[in-house]
Amino acid sequence: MLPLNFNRLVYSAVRQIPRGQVATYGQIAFLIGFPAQSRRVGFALRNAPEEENLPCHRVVNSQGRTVPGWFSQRRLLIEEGIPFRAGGCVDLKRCRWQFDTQD
DNA sequence: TTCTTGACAACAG
DNA sequence: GCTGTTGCCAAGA
Repeated sequence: MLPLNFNRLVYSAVRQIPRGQVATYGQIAFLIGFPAQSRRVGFALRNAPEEENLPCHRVVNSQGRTVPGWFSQRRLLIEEGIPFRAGGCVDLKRCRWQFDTQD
């Protein structure tokens, strides 16, 4: 069972994403201690209130794709300096948030 | 209680 | 590079 503050953990992690970088749902889930809860992360962000000041636009899926139906996200990322590739996916290879030893 | 769904991830072709 | 399938886990109908 997930703790009631699961969402809060997600918010905490997302808020720590540095400007100019992006994180995947899996990364967030792993960071807060629930590597298998990547889907919960997406659900939490969907419910995330704007008052939390969450840079949820910096969160993309493992393929570097943006949220379906949320076109503003792409523009927001571009304004932050996130390089986009043709097709509308972010260049994860260069912008992935490296909060820990990556490789 | 069972079945379906989801802002996903990993793997195969 | 992209699409399709499978697995994960909790919420909702």
